[in-house]
Amino acid sequence: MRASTWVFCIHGTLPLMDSNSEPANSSPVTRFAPSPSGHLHVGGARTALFCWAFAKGRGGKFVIRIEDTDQKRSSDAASVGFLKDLEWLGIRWDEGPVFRAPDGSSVGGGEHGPYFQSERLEIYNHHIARLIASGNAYEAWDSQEELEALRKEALGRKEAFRYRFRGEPSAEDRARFAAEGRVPVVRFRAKLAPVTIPDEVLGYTVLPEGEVDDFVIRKKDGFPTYHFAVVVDDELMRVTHVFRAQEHFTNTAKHVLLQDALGFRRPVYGHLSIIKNPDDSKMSKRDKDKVLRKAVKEQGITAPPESTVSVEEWTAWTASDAVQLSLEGAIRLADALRVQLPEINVDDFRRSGYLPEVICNFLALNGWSPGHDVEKFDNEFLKERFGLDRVLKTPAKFDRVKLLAFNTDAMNAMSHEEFVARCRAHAEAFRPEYLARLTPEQFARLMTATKERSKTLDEPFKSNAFLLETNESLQFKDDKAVRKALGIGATSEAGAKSGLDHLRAMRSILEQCEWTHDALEHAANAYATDCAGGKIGSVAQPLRVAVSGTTVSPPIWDTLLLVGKPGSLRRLDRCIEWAVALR
RNA sequence: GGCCCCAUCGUCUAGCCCGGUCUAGGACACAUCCCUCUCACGGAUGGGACAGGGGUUCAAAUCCCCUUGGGGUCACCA
Repeated sequence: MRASTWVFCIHGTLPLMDSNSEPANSSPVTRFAPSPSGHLHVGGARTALFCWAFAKGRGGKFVIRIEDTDQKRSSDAASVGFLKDLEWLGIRWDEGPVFRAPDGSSVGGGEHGPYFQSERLEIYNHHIARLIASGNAYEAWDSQEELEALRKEALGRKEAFRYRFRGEPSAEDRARFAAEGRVPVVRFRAKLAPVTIPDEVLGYTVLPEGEVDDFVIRKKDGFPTYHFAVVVDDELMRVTHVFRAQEHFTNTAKHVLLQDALGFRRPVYGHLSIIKNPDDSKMSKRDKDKVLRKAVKEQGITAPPESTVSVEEWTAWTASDAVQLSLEGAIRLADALRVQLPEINVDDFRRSGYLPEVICNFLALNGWSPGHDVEKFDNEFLKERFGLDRVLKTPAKFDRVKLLAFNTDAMNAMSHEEFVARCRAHAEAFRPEYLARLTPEQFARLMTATKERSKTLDEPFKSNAFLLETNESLQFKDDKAVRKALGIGATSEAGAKSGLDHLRAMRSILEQCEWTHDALEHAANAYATDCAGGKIGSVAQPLRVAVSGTTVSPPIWDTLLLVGKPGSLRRLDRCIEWAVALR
């Protein structure tokens, strides 16, 4: 009878609804079940990695399911953008949304779909009907206001609010609800008994009787709540092991109760600790906004800087802390404000030039370790060794400095060919301007000049922005180090040549010099021996300032080759001019 | 606040389950030195932790209890 009030109806019996028709399978099935998102958070990445490693190391399957039962959250095309991040990390799924990988192969699919919960409503309704029929669930008509009042009352008694069955509505009530256009939710009638939360990481713990209330399993809009959908889908998708964030630990009691009422099997649970920021706060997407808000405040900025974000976006953003800037806008604003956005999502780290294998390695080390002081390993190793018995219960702080060190080691271990290939791929994706500006010879030179000092794939580009400047647009940085190199403002010892003097002298030497690494080095060394007391540094540094604008660049001979002879001479002239005007 | 979970160098962690082999090991970071045309890389050396208090025991980082601190949860979010 109440079925008539349902928003969604059952159309026959789906084969998927038979859950116990298959013999127990010994190989495990794990799943990663995020809500829709365009970006994969590092915490989520670690959960996915562990799920993947556990299943794949035991001949099982790894499933991805999209938990999009909240209609308020957008579910546009970008909703599964995070899939590309998973694929990039080397985490591939056996079942789930279909995804075309860059290499042309296809990931996903499977016979237990659909893998979007929003497409599974009739399945959920079928099982909700079973629960109602067996007396394990009921419709509840309370309005938000009524619930709020109840909650306040409980708060007044200093108690946590627990919803309990409030009796069948009378005929008059029912008529009034209908007149008001009220739509009921469905609540689960929680068994009044202690509930054991099974957890292979934290250990089994008993929740006292009454802790679990009659929670909602179907919302007013006809969508199931997370608790209900997750239990049904884990059963139907044959999930044997559930590894998820620790915030779900207490929720597990609800899931266990639901499984019992539904006659479902119980997967093995393992709750993973959260990953925190160095300052102990929870790592979140908001962290980027926080950095920007702080910078805006500190710099006293009251209007959006040119070509960063629109006035509308700016106004909305400054008006409320709850509003977050678009990723693109945030990046442009950070550039304008000269602040570094913290990397939070997997694609942030990708953009910064981190290696996917290093991210996986490092992520795995946050909350798990293979023991025996081993800490460098790949996903194959993880797959072989990963087990719940060595998962840590304590939350880890995400240490970007150590991540960088790991990345540096991996970069150093690369062959030159691999380094070039991966840097090129990185540039194609994130630094196209370098590819456009540099000739193949220059690019090759940049690679040899930067390989041993690069900590990330982005470093050859990020650290050498002077290559993008024209000979006329290059700005010389006026700071202490530059002044020291050129001898500006310093009282030099009697007879000693300043950096500027060396620059003038080198100008004519370089003009005569063959533009090769060896010839340049010989010419400069000869000059340094004669005129700089053999100190090549006092010649190289002024040259570096002249061609790169700062005191930091790749080895000076490589830098000169990179800039080229005409360019170098022109930059020298401009630098001399600039320095003379400064003193 | 109720309920639940957790606790080793600054950080990630090994050791803890099965007490002695731990004057607690590794890695990152830090400090000093070496290398050096800048920045890096690299090499050497060094400081640095069992949250506190009670037990149990011949013996406790390891087992038990309390305190303190941290986290999670208490939604028609997931």
